[in-house]
Amino acid sequence: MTGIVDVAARAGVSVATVSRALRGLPGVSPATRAAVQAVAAELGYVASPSAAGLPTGRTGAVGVVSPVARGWYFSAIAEGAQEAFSAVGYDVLRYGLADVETQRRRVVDTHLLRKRVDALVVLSLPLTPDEVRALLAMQRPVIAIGPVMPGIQTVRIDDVEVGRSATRHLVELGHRRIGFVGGDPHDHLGFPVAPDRKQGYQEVLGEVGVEPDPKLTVGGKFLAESGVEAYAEFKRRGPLPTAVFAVSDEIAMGLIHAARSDGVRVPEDMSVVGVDDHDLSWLFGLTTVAQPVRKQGRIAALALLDRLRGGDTGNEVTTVPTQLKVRATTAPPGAPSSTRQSAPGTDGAGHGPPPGLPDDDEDQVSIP
Amino acid sequence: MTGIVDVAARAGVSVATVSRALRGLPGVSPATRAAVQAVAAELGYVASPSAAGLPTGRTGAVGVVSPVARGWYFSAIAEGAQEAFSAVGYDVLRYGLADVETQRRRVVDTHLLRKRVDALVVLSLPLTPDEVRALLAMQRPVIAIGPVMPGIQTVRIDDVEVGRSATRHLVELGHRRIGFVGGDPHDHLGFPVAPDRKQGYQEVLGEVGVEPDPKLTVGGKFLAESGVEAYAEFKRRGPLPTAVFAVSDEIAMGLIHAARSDGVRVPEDMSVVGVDDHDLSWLFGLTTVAQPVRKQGRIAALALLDRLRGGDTGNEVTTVPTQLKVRATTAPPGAPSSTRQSAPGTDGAGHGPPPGLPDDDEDQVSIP
DNA sequence: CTGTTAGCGCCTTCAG
DNA sequence: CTGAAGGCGCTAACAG
Repeated sequence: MTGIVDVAARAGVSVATVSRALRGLPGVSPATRAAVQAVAAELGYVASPSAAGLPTGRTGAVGVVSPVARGWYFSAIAEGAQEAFSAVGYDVLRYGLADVETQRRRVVDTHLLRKRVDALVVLSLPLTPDEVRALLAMQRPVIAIGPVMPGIQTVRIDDVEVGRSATRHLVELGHRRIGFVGGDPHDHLGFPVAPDRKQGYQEVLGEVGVEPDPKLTVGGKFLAESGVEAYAEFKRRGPLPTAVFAVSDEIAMGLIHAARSDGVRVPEDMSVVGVDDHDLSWLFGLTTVAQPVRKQGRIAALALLDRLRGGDTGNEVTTVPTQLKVRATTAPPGAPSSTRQSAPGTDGAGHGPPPGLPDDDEDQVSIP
Repeated sequence: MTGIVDVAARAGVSVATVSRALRGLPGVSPATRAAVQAVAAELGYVASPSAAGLPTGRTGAVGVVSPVARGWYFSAIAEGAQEAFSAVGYDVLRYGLADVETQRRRVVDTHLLRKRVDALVVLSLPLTPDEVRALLAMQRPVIAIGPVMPGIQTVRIDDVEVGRSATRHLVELGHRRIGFVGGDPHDHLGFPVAPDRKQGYQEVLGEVGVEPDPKLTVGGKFLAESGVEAYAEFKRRGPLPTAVFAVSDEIAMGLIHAARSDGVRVPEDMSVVGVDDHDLSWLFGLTTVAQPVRKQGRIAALALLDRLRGGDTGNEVTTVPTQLKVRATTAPPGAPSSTRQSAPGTDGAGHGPPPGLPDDDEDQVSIP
C-alpha cells in the first residue's frame, strides 16, 4: 500500500520533503521535486485523503445536497458541478434530503456534513434563518442554487422573468385564454419557483388586461405525470385554454402527450410552452424558456473552488440569463393545421437536434 | 468541533467505550450505551470518517466508475446504487473515466481509488485481463454492471435476448424489412452491447428466412441525435424499412422525431422499437424492451454491501430479466391510419403514465 | 464490561 | 532548502 515513507526512502529524502514536493509547496529545489515526483509516479503513490485530512481538517470532497438525489434537473446540475470539481481533484458527494435528515434536525445535518465535506452546494432548498445559521456555523463555504437566502451566496435564474417571458410569447401570438400548470404546496419544500413563475404569468396577463381565470390554473409537481393530470383537470373544468404555460418541460411533455392522445392538436388547438430546455425537449419540438442547468452547477462549483482557495467571494447573487426558445408547440390561436412539411431551409428551430451539448456552449457568465 | 473525547468526558467514560457504544459493538452495558448515545446526540457528535478510516483502512465510501458521468442511463444506475448505499451510511463517489484516467494508465487508476473507496461499481467498462488484475489487486470488492469479465462479479441483462425479443415482436407483426440502428466502434469503449443486440436481431431474422440487408443497418451512439442521423441515412440509402429496431430508447426517440418531421407516420408507415424503457419513453408511446436500470444499480450495491460485511458472495453473474413493453410505435406493416381514438377502456398500454416509479416496483431478483 | 495505550498516514511547526 | 518530531481523531489490541 505504498505510503509516503516508501517514496521518501526510495527518493532518499524525508517524508516532509515528499509532502512538500508533491503538493507543489515552495521551498523545494526543482531537482529534488522532480526526483520525488518521478519516484512517486514509479511507485504509483497517491496520498490518502483520510490521512491527509486528519491534520488539515480538509477532506478533499464537497457535498451537493438536494431534496432528492434523483431526476433530470438535479442530476444535470450535479453533473455540471461534478465536472468542475473533479477536474481539480475534488470528490463530490451527493445527498438527498432523506439521507442527511435525522429525526431531530429538519434539514441538513451540519454535524454529519462538516466532517465529510470542505464545501457545500445546496440545491433548491429554502432554509429558515436558523438553518442558515447552522450551515454557516460549519465554517465552510456554502453556495445555493435557486433560493436566495440572506448570508448565502446564490446562483439563480429570474423566475418571475421566466414566467413573463413564456407568457409574453403566448400573448404576442394572440392568446388570451392561457392556462398555467405548476405549483404544489408539498413540492420543493416551499421553494417558490412555481409561484414566482406564476407571478410573471399574471403580470403579463395584467398588462394586456386579462383577468387571470382560476379555472385555468392547476397545480402539479415537476413531473410529466403532472402534465397528464393537468390536462385531465383542464378538460374537466370546461373548455380548454388555447395555450398553456407549464412551469417545467417535463410537465409540458406530459400535457402534450395527454392532449394529443385525446385528439387535440398541438399547437393548432392548443399551444404549450415549458421551462428548462430539458435534454429531450427538442424531440417534442417544445417551445421553452431555456435555463442553463449544467452551467449553473459549474458556476457554483467554480465559485466554491475560488473560496476554497481563499478567494473572498462575498455573498453575491449571480443571476444567469434565461432565453425563450421558440420551437413548434406554440402558434397563434386557431392556426390552420400545418402540413408539417416545412420547406427545406426554412426549417427553423423546431426540428433538428440541438447544435451541441445542451447549455454547454452558452456564453460564460462572470462570477464576481 | 466536538470530538470523541468531549463525548467521553461528558459521559464520564473512556473514549474506547464511546467508540464501542456508538458503533454498536458488543461488550458495552445497555445502560452505558444509552448514556453515551444520549450525550453524543446532545453534543451533535459524529465520528470523522477521515479519522475513523485511518486505523481501519476503510473510508466509508464506494466508487461508481463509468465511461462518462453523464446521461440518463448512467445517472439512473448510479441513483439506484446511491440509494442503497446511503441508506446504510456509505457515501458514493462518481467517477467519469476522464477523472480517473491518467496519461499512463489506460483505464482505472487503482492507486487513486484504493485510498478513496471501500468498494467499486464498474459500469459498462470492459476491462482487459491486466486491468482486471489491477482492479482485484486493490483487495476491495468490485462488481460490474454490464460486461462479464472473468473474476469479477457482474449484474447484467441478456443483450442477445433483448435483440431477439425486439425483433421477434416486429416479425410477429409481419415485418420483414427491419432496420437496425446502433453500434459505434468508438462508443462504450468496445463494450459489446450493440453487437449482442444485433446478434439477437440477426438470429430472429434468420429464423424467418430473412437475409439481413446491410443497407438496413446503420451505426450510431446511444443518443437521440444518432436516431435523427440514422433516419437520414436510411432515407439516403433507398426505401425506408417498414420497421426499425433501435438499440436504445433515446435513439428510437430521435428516429421517430426525424420520421414524423419528414411526414412519415409512426407506426403506420414505420414501426420503431427501442430498448431501456427510459423515464420518458411512455410519452412517445414507445414500444421498448424494458430493462430495470435503477434496480441493477441497487442489486449491485446490495451485493457489494454484503461483501463488505464479510459475506462471501462469489463471482456469480446475475442476469436480470428484460421485458417487451408494447406501446404505440409498433404496428403491422401497412396498417391503416389509426384514428388515435381508442375506445375507452381499450386504451391498452400506450397512453397513460406508468403505474409508478420506473423499474422500482418490479419483482425482486435474488442475489445469490 | 471498561480503561489504557499504541499507532493509522500524513501535515506542519520548528530546527538545522 | 531540508529533516525531525509532535499530533490530527479515532480504532484496536491488551489489560484489568
